[in-house]
Amino acid sequence: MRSSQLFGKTLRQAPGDAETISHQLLTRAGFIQQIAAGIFSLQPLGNRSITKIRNIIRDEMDRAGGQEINMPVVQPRSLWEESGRAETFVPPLASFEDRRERDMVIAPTHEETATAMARAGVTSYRDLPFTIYQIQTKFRDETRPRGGLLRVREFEMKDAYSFDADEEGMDRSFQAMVAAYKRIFKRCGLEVVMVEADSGGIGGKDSNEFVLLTDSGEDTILMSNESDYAANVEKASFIKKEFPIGELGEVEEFDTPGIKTIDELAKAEGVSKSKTAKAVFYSVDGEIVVVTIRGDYEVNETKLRNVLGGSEPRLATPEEVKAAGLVSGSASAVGLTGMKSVVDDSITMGSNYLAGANKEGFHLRNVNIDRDFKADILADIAEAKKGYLSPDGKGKLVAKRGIEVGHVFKLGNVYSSKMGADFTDEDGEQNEILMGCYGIGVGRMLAAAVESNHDDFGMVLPQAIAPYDVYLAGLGLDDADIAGKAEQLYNDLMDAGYDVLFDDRDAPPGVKFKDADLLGIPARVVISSRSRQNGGAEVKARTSKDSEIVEESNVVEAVKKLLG
RNA sequence: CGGGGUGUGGCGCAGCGGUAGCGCACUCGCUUUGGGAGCGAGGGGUCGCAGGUUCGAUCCCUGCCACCCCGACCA
Repeated sequence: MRSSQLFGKTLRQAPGDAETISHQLLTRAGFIQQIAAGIFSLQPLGNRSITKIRNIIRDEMDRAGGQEINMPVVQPRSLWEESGRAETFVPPLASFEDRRERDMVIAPTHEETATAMARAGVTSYRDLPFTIYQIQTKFRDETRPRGGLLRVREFEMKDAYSFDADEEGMDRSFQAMVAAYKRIFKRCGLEVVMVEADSGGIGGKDSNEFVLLTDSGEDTILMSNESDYAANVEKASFIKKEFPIGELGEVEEFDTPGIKTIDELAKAEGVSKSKTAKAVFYSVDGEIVVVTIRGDYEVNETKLRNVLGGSEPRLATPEEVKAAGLVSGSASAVGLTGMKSVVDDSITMGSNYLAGANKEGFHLRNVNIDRDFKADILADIAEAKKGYLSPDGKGKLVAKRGIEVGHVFKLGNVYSSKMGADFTDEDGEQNEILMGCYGIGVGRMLAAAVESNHDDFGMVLPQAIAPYDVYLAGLGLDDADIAGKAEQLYNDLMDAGYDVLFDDRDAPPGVKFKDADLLGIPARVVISSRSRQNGGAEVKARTSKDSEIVEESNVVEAVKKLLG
């Protein structure tokens, strides 16, 4: 491609509303153009990068035995009523009425459609297993798109769905996808780690996220410093401190004027926060739930949601707390009736806690679970933090930031049971198909790649996803001699199989160098009268400061050495 | 959805009760050619939209819309 013919101009300054570095650079470099909040067009350069990513994904999906299909973006709402997600997926699900007044949705993901496909196409265990995938547009009406391509409303996703007859098969299909994902990210030149994750609105038991670690990421990842344990903070567990359980003391009330917080209470009594039982009140489906956790830990609301069966907990407002007859600052589960009690298992790892007396200005000593208050649900609902012990017993947790670029789920029968996707097994019995689903955000991958690969001058793209391999800058092309040599190099490099962007514009050298850097093309070749005086052309990697002079006939060889 | 901010040529910004300006970009000419060139001459904007106040509104008032950021939520 010749720069003189390339559509899209580079910008010296990024639009004022682009704050994220990838948003700024992708816009300045002419990769993307914003149309509305969270809605973007890809210009030629951006589209080339995306195409390269897409091709790598497709290649690896096929290699892992996936079969490419295509499912509709617009679907009847009834399909979503079958799965129950018409109600639960509400905020991101965009819908409209067609001219016959039928309710339609714009697909934010395709579990329902994929299940419908399997339901129609599978009758026997002989039809299983198989994995289908597509690379296609999704629309999610996010309440808050942000960061350029990082969180958008319309986006391209590779989504795959596996169908198996039994657990072992499902695990095998899952592992095949995990392996494919690892190859995909590696081939794209991205350092992506797999972490345990919460499955959120998709459902199912196990799920893993693929996260590109970068400080600008919006997810927090906790990793062991001694093992390969890694999990999203939403999911991460840890080994809680245990204290010997002595003889249970008598509950006694004592005066605590003005004490409202666990910190104040522990300080006033001269004990560690782990000797206190903290009560937190949540509003869940209109009911107040009391959550008790040891004072040295915090509640993880995602874990809480999961133990509550998926209902969304929200911290109760002061008014709700008051209306329930609770005394904030001196509250506990002791003596409370008529409300659900959730207790973190840390409470069982100690005894004789200080807790609220449910009376203004008073607390209790020697409060113990079971004897003094009950737990309707006893589970791990504590938030892991850096410095805590890794759950595998090896090392401590460290915190990192990352961008989720892929997510894999073991769905099991979540969709097949609701939607009646069955098959007949060897014994003639009807069974539900076991599913997995696997997503990669294609555009987000590009944005994430830029977030983690840039410098003060622009993007530094891995070759696999750069729009071009080589930036060929001809300087002083009004000299027919130079122009001829530049054309020659252009052709030689293309003949060698490289994607070449030939900067043939009538522009000063500085402009060409700046653009080469901004675009992040991995190799740069310069041909000019000066380079020729020095013995040929200059070859330079985007990542290096220095260039190398090579004879014109050796340029392809030198580029090969640089890029492979 | 709560809080905050911003809307003025393609991009970045200034301006201000009297119908708009700067830098970059763009067009033409000449000169230039190793890190976003110089000089000269040009083109391009119903100042987000709608009402209101005023002799007169880009500017003041009201409403709306859009976009960005923080939070809530979310692959």
